[in-house]
Amino acid sequence: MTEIRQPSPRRGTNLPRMGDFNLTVILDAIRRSTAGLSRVELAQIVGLSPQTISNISRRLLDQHLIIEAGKEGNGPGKPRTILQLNPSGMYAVGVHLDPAVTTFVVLDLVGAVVKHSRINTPGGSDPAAVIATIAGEIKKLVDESGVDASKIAGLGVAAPGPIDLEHGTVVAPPLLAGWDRVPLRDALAEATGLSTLVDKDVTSAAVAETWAGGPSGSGSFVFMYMGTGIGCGIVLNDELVRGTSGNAGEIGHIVVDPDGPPCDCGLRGCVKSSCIPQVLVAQAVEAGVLEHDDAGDSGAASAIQNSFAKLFEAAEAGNSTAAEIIDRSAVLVSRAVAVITNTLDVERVVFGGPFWNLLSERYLNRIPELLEGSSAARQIHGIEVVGTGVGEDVGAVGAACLVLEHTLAPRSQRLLLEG
Amino acid sequence: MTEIRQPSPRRGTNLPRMGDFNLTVILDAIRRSTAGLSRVELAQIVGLSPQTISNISRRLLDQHLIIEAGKEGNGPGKPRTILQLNPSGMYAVGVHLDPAVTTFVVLDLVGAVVKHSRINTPGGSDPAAVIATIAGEIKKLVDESGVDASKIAGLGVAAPGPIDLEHGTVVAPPLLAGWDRVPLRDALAEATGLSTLVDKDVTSAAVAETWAGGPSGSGSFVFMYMGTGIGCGIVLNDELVRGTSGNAGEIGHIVVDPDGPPCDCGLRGCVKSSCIPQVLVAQAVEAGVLEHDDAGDSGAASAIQNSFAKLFEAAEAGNSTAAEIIDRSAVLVSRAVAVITNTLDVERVVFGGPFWNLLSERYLNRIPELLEGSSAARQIHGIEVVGTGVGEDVGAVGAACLVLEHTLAPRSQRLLLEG
DNA sequence: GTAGGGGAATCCTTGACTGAGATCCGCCAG
DNA sequence: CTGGCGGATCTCAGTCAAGGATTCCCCTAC
Repeated sequence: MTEIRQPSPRRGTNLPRMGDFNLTVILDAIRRSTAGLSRVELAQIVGLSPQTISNISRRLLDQHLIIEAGKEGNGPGKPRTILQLNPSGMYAVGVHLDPAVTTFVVLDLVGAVVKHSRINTPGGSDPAAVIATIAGEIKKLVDESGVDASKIAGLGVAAPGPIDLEHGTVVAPPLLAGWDRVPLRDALAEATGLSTLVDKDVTSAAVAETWAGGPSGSGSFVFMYMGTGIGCGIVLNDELVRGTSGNAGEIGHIVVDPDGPPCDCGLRGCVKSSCIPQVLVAQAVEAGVLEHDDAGDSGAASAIQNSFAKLFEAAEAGNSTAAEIIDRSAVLVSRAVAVITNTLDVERVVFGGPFWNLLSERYLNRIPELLEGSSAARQIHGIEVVGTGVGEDVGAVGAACLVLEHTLAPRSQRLLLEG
Repeated sequence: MTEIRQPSPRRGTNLPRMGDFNLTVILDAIRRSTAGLSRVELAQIVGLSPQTISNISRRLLDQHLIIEAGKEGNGPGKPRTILQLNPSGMYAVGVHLDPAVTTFVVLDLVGAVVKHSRINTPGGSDPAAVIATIAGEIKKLVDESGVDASKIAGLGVAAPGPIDLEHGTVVAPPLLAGWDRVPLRDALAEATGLSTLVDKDVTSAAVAETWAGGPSGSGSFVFMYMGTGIGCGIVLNDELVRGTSGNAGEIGHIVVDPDGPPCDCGLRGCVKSSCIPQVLVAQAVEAGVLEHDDAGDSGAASAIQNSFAKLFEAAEAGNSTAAEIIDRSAVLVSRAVAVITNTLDVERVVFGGPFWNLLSERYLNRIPELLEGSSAARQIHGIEVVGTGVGEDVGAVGAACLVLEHTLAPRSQRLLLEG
């Protein structure tokens, strides 16, 4: 399709934008430091003058986003006052809308989970009812958490793709019948009264890493989301890559095994058809490692999870066939990762997602070496491979982080004037 | 390899940066308009006040980067004075260092070629001698072009990858013996006295598209460089993606044909082993479409080019086997493109490079449809597929555009304070 | 001549930068 | 134990520079 798209012109910037941006830069520096920073250290790090740091610090203190947390003086002279994030300065609500379970979290400013809950995603094909249920659960969660409602910056929703970022809709997700182009963002915003953001689950996970993942969440990296499917979130130079419509990170049809099983796309050995949990479980059943009990049927998410866990137990117990299936999947996944890292030349790959706990040990043993071997830039720099520190609620945590990121992260977009 | 990389902290911004940035924004808006813009139009487009536009216009006029080009008044009132780029306001020199030929261009501010020349890349394994030859050729070219030396902003060099952007070196290019980690940037800067930038050839081509490619060079797109190999340049939201070390765009080992020939990476049917010109020519020879004359031997670049052209002549003349080989390569290339566009969710794919002239008709007939079918976001937006307007010198033109882009493009990086 | 739009001069606001002063603490001598 | 000294941190005024708002002048069409 060759449609005409009028170029969205570059916008200028002005003083207030600059001030706001510098504020977020300083907040970001404090956030990324483990134990807080003094004003002098901040001046060195962000390159602004000490006075500017002082002024902005005051604004941040007034907004209760940071606090003065003691002093640190080892030498002579006035000790430095340490500035730290005030965890209770702001909160965000996150919802991970998954076909099987819907997870809710309330996050504080440092990215810690204040309260979380989980419900089975209501079935049926009536999105309006589901949205009402979700809104009710959010209200309940916020009430129980005891958080001051005025300090809640907003609501983030992580949904399975594809989505339409501009309109805040989910577009025909495979496992949610009747959800074609439901205006999820606007409906939830109205039902909860919170300003709402919708994004893809894998994108949200990557944002969780930048916000709550520590040092591995900075710079340029790819977040490999190991869930029911495999997707990735992309962060380049500390800024998220969402794509034109918010659908970046669709890697399910990268061919990783020329000898693999046929895929619905017409090729063979795609990621989607050769290394997602459902396929590995099926392989295990066929090889006789797992019973053909509840695993093979409709493929309910929890059943897959159970069978997948059993596969790893078998491998742990010494079943070499099970180990082989898993290790082979590591090889395949590493090939997909290599395609992405070679295309984008990132410095790090972060693994995470609901199934990562099971995979981590074996994958981290094998993938770094495999990746090194197929990296186009291996003569210039290595590629760090790590597992995320954010736990299994990464989808919902990431959803809440969408709000924090949108409100407080130093995005260069923030500098530009709006249309 | 899991190395520790200290996070490069976010920097703040200040007033002078802001002023410079707004200047580049305005210049960019004028550049992207086909027939120039008035101050009032500029104010609407970039969002700044008319007075700021006026002030910045004055600065640009003082620097002779823009000129007032007549008036336009159809209704009542004072007619608008049209501001246009002054082509002779700035120049840049570009060199495309290819294993076979080295191309030189002098570019003016609008991206038009003022003067160009071409030499066979000196053989032998003495980079110093080659660099001296190049520097001499640059000097000659600049002299002959009659351009005021003080108006030359710098020298851009497009080199085959991999490169080390930080050090400005080329790292072991496959076809340039003895060129391991040669400090190309510094050597040429010293030899010519010009401030010098080095980048990958495919990246340069993408920059050429943003600077001289018209409307198809804006927004987010992937530039598919069809040369001796196939690589891509990536532009997201009007900013180039270079990657950590400048090596983004290595897509040679994306598997596009599970039934394809084995590749040195251990898989089968990679881009590199199934759809580059050399492979298509070999297929044609095997199928009896082409003679096994000079094509099959050492694979000299010019020989490949000749044979490749003959293949297209045959197809044009009605040889169905030749047409099949070419059309099949379009299918394979479209698969690689689909992997990239699904990963990055861009709005456009731009094809170009030395072999594009031959490919364009058949590829443009087939690839849009193929891509549409395998696009993950096809329900949200289509993907524009176009050929570049920049001609066969795209490597050298892009190299020169590297300088213009670095000097004049509104990169958000420009706003941030330096370390 | 009048109306209406474009462009420039002037003043204002705001943000960061510069230099001087106040604050705080450890150290050392009496 | 106490008070002065020194060093580093932080803050207070003043300056600079950029964009914003208002006003005025100029130009053209009717």
